[in-house]
Amino acid sequence: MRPKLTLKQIARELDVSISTVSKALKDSPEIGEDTKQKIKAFAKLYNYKPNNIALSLKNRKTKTIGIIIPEIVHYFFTTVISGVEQVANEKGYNVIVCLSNNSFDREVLNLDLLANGSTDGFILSLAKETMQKEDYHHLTEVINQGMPVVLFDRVVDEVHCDKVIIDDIIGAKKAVEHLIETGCKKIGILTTVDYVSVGKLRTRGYIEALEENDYPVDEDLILKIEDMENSEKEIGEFLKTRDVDGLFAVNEQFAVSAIGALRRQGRNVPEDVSVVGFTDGELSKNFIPSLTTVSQHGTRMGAEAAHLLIDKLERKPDEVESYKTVIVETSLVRRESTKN
Amino acid sequence: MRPKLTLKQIARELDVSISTVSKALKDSPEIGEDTKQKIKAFAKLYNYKPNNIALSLKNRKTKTIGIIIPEIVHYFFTTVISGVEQVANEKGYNVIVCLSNNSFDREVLNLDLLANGSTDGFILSLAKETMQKEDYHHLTEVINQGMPVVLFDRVVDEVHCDKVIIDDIIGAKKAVEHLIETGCKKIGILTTVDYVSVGKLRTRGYIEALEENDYPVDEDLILKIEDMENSEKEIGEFLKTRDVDGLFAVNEQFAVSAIGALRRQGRNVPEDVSVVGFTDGELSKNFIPSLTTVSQHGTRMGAEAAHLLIDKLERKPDEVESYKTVIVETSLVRRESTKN
DNA sequence: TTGTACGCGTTATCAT
DNA sequence: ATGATAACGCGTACAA
Repeated sequence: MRPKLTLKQIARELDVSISTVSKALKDSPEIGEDTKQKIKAFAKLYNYKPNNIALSLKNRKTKTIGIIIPEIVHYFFTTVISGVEQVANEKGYNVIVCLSNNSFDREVLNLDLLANGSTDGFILSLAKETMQKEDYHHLTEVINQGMPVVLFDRVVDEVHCDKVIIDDIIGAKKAVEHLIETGCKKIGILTTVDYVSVGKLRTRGYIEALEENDYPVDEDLILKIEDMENSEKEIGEFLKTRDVDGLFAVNEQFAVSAIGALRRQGRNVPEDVSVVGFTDGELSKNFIPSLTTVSQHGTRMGAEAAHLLIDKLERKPDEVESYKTVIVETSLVRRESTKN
Repeated sequence: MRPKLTLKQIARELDVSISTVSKALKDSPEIGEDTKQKIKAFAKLYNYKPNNIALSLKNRKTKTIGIIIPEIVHYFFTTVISGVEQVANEKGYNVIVCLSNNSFDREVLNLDLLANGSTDGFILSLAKETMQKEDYHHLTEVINQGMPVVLFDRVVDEVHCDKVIIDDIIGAKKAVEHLIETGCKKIGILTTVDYVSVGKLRTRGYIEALEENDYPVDEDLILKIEDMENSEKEIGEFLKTRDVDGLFAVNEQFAVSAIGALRRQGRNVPEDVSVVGFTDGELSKNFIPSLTTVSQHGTRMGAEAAHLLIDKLERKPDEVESYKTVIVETSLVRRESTKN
């Protein structure tokens, strides 16, 4: 076992000073050609690589980006990570991923941890619990210390920073309009409780689309699901007594649960009921029937977030402070779960 | 904007020396009670947190674990990450995730990068390209420098380190035996080309199960898929001319593709053909029919890997070197895609 | 009880 | 052309 090589060791080995080695490796003109060659050869031979930690300490930047997300076993978030990673790598940044598990405490913990020197900035989607508590002091604090933060997907007005969101309302409208265009008359929605901002917005889009098309808004066709664990059962119960011919689900999970329930009740998709989901994941693509969905373009969101963050990081601190909100467009992907 | 607080600033502010502050904050008995209180109060007020980078440099350890995986948009890998993260956090470790995108170069790049001070050790699953090239010098080098590495899932004998794998052969046998028990007579397999070790092993399990039950092994019922992009088409073609009543797919994707193809050909699952998959993901659970699969317990694998790594990290370097291979048991999850 | 000095690995500035 | 020194932020052995 041969431990990592440092400048000091090279210097001792070659009987020169540390700074000579440093300069030689950086091809400084100050150093004589012959010693330069000698040092370079030695370094290459023993595969010298500068220590990132020492560089970070010296430069006061780490060239790494911290991502904190509520959960990782979730298609959408993985696509976002993937997008961030791509851009980050291009620009020479590293990515640290931490999970909040939707817990406020873990979000604070991870943020604090990474904020103490480990990262130059954050890309973050709020934990569910954080949004319930409406406590964002950990974020404002980090921002106050001069670390750039980019919020995505689950964002909140109270935190002043760059944001990347999708046009939830417009996306939802696209979905519902598609149902209307393909002939649905009674359109229901499977959504989440209102404190989940995306649920709320998508519900708003649903209502707006109905209103704009002179469809009545029937509260009885709106199911707000609190408990993800029991969503399947709840959806089954709901559908049993609802005579809908169109259904908009605010996520993939709800959509497939609905299709399963409908089928068990002898109703066919899309013949009897058309279903549109939100989030375009593996499930949507491979389900039978494959799901018509509003695609969120997570990769693009991640890429946007990374760009925003890196822009901030590489801008001089004295430049004017301003926060952008980038809206990534959704698009409707038509598949088999709706007619036509 | 108030920049991060350092010991130096506290010292200056309170007109004491840096080390006094340091000691006071660590509750050292050397420091007088009153100054200690004063310093602590100040630190708490302005929310002092020590800089991790400086600590890493000093202690020559980072308390972070690097995970390098081939892709993140993949249910299995996310469960592994989740498992690693849980254990790591319990033990006070951080997790950095990097992606190789199945590229050898990116794997080497990320490994080198993280190896230079950013992490104390690695948990890694080999990129497909790396296994094709059979070039593992980057790993052996890192190991030689004294950094512990734990390989999981896609492992290889050539690299000497701890490993976490599943009993692919036994898992595959469980799947095939289940098909046999439920009355299947002609059992096919949808697998990958042999250089993907898991594909190879699962194929072996399939063959062993058949042989042990005195079923003939018919090469014509074995489909080795190279190109994941076109797997759907390939599987359709294959099934068109194969009169099987049981099918073992080495992953979720192949399983659902097969079911889709069968259905299009007018064959029902499980009435005409029973299908068993491998890897228990969202798709398996939610598909209709839901998939009988061999569950890989990714979370447990991640947890095991993290334990192995942290054990190595916290052991004294002079202790005997030995490498363990932990085999995480698979289990068959019976659902609707097989009979009974 | 408090402060000084040193080292972690690196680079930049200033001497020689 | 080469080397010594300081600094990044922290902890600690040792000196005062």
